Amino acid sequence: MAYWLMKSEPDVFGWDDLVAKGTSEWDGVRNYQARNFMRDMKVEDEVFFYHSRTGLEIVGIMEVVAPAHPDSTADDPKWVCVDVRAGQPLPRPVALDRIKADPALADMVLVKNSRLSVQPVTAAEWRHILTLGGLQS
DNA sequence: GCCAACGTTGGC
DNA sequence: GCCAACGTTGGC
Repeated sequence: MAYWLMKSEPDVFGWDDLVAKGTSEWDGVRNYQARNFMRDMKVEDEVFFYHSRTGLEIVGIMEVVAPAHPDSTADDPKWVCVDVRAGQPLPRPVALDRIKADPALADMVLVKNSRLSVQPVTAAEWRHILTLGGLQS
C-alpha cells in the first residue's frame, strides 16, 4: 500500500465538502506529473487531504476507492482521476509551517515542489504526520 | 491581490 | 529543438 497527498482549495472543494459527499471523483487535475501519480494509485491507498491557498494544512485522510479512470470534467480522455472516500479527520491539522520546521519532513514534496497538487508521501513521513496530527500515539 | 516558480504552447 | 510568451498554481 502506498501513501499520497492531494491538494484542494477549500473555497472550491474542501474537506467538509468531501465529508458531505462521502465519495467523490478527484477531478480537475490537468498536470501530467500529478496525473501520472494518480495512475499509480491503487484501491485502498491512503491520501492526505491538504488545504491549499487558504488553510495551508493537512486536515484529514482519504482512501482511494476506484483506480484512475477518465475525468468526467475533461474534454480530453488523457486526463484521468481516481475516486476517494473521506476517512478520519486529523484531530490536530498539521500546518505547512509545522512541516517546514520539522527536519524529518524537510524532504517532503510539499516543501520541495509546492506547485504539485498530487504527490507521493513516504511511509516515514506518513507516520510522522499522523503523530503530529493526533491520530497515532 | 501579488508575483515567483513552474509548465505548456507555438513561432521560427 | 529552442525559447519567448503565456497561463496556472499556491505561498505570502
